[in-house]
Amino acid sequence: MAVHEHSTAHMDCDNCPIRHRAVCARCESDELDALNAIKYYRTYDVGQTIIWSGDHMDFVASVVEGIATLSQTMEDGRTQMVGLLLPSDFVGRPGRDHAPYDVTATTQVTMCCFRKKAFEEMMLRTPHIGQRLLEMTLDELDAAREWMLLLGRKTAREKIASLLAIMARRDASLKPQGAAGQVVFDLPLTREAMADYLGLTLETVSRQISALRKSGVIQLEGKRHVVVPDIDRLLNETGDDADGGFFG
Amino acid sequence: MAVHEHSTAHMDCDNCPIRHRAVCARCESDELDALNAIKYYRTYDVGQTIIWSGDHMDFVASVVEGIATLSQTMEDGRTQMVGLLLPSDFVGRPGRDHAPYDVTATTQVTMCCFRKKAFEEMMLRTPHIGQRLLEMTLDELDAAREWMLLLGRKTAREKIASLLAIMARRDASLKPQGAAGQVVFDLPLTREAMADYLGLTLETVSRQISALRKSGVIQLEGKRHVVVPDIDRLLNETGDDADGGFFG
DNA sequence: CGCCCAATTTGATTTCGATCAAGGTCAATC
DNA sequence: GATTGACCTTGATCGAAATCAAATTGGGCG
Repeated sequence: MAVHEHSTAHMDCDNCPIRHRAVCARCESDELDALNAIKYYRTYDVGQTIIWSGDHMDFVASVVEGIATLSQTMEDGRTQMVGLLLPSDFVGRPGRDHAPYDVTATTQVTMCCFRKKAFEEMMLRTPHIGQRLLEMTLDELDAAREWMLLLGRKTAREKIASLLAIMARRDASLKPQGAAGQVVFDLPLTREAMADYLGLTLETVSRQISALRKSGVIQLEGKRHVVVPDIDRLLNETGDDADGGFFG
Repeated sequence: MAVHEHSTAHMDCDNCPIRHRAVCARCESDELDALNAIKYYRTYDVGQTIIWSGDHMDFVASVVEGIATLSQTMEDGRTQMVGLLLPSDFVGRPGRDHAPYDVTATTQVTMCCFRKKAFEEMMLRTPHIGQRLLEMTLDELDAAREWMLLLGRKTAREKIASLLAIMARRDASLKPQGAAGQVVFDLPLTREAMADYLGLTLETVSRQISALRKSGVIQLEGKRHVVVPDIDRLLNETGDDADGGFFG
């Protein structure tokens, strides 16, 4: 029975890293049952704010489907995106009860939520979960630092190319691509959201995308559908080390 | 005897968060002995590179004394600082064996190092350590995100004011200050290092510091010694929310 | 279908910070 | 006490991105 419950539970939350990777993977069904008992799902519409900065947060959550952003806004309205949440990413911090950032749904988003108190108790009993969370947090920190290099030192063109490369990489790992070196994907962000990601204005984003199109590095179909005929040409525009093994 | 050993060990590594906060605080001397058995100290001179990006790393470490920086450099030499390590900060990542960033000593630095393999085994046996590390990593992630807002959206003047406020805050928490609202400290960074922190050139850093001096927000004695006569005036220049409780 | 509105593109101009180029300061060393 | 060299300041100019201001596109809806 334990095995059967296990595989059922597996289906309904495929992307939840807490259960799926740290617990499920080891088939420890007691833990799984405990997690199932304290979790619930919520869905948010495009553009909906999931959490306001400063809000009391009594849950932690994991993105099951869709894309959400973390962002910070200054009094005068300047905003900077500081996190991009993709399926399997985790939000919320055990041991802190007010949200430090706005969390907004960029597409329709489904979250797998755990009541914070119960989750914290769970963590104490189950070292796997804490370890998995540490690993994920360290990955996020590495990503944040890469992002800092982009914000502080890259040109507008390099910023755009880097963002496109990130999107391309993500999608390339999901679906096998056609011709060698070709990658096709849809931008999940508006020009304004891209600007907030990159520390630019939306006009500059638009101009640089046009420039990359004109120089043949990318092709656009509509506003959001991107064809990258030769991924290496795009990578050459990012300013990053040429011989990265991302698409190798 | 256990008590005596405890307090001795306490003395020689006051700032090590792993032992001091996570283990020592609970007076669990078995754990303490185990940590003592796998640790060693190293000292680095001003300007010395502690770790090169890409190096094999067989240790993790904690800063005992001094200031070190994490930074990333692009092929053409553009450099962005991505971390500032102060006493009690941790470097290195369990489960990864190549360093992702350059680590450089900005002042003379003493590190308390633990052999990575032994440290990892220790973590498995001692949940406190992993929990403490998670907490520290989450704090670093928050700091990185604050820093992203600075890099992406603040003006040069706001960037300088923010950096000065960070330094002032750090020093104000160490020593009690004289007149109400007055803070005095020494800059531990060269103009170039400040520029790398802020995503500016050193000339812009110099000009903006001069501008803050001319407008009376700060006073300089020599190049590095800073007097902030009214901390609120400095905070008003940072662009951050006015009513932060840092110095309250 | 045609209207509407948000998203995007494009153009003209300005501005902030980068770049290039001298000087200045100060502590260490001969 | 002159010389050196690292660090810092200041000035002049340039240029990339911001800002201000219209168009244009295209999907959704009455």
